[in-house]
Amino acid sequence: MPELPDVENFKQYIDATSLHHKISETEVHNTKILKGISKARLADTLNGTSLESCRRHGKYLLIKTSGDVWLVMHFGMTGSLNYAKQEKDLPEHSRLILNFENGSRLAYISMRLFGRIRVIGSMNAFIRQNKLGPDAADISLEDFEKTLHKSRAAVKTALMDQSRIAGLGNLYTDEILFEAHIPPNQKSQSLDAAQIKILYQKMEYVLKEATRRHAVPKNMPQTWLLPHRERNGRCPRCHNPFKTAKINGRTAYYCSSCQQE
DNA sequence: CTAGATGTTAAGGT
DNA sequence: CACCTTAACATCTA
Repeated sequence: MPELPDVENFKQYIDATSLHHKISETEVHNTKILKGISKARLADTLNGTSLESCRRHGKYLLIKTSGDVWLVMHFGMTGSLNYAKQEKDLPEHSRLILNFENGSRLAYISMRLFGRIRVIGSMNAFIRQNKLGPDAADISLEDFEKTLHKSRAAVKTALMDQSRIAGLGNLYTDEILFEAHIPPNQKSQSLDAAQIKILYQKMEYVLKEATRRHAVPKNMPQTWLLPHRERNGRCPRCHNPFKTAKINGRTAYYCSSCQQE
């Protein structure tokens, strides 16, 4: 799941459910998800504090605690959150559970254990240290153009490079390029100003609409690529079968007739 | 049964 | 240095 629209939904979910409850107990069911902190230290850090506010940068969720540190979550390829008021059954693969004093709890779920949780002191330092570029939902057209023209790689590769632009992954770059009628393997540098502008506008549109639709690919408009992004899927515009290509180590889906240089 | 899956990181090569 | 490919991670599903 977790590209920018998914993580933005997680942010809204935390805001709606989990702020300002005192944490009574922190459970870690698999320490593989912890980065740079032990189970015991994490519990020490969180117990007795509460989550106060929540921000997102790229695919990272950063939650400020009353203990004046940030709890940082990354969701890997399969990750989500689940909040429940009562003693409900924990979802499969719950790896971190924050139990709140009021009886509710927040579970961090990571099936494949690719997600990571850490504690940091400063959000800006974290972004710097991890070399994250500006957030895709926040970058200016000028910076967008600059960063794409600096890259000699394919435009899909440049868009997915978290140090250039943070938040786009394999699925949404496919969608954005489809909407912009640009083939994924076109060189980023070769895009002219008009194409860059269209790409930028499509990026804004796709991210906003996908977030609004809760980041479920199958629930995106039927005119989009995503609901048809599967083997034997066909372009909703021209009905040609989608092509695939390995770009940046990932499978790109695109329409060779609608997306041409 | 096998291959591939929304992500990141490391290693090695051009 | 910029970029590419491959592999690894752990688990599930088509």
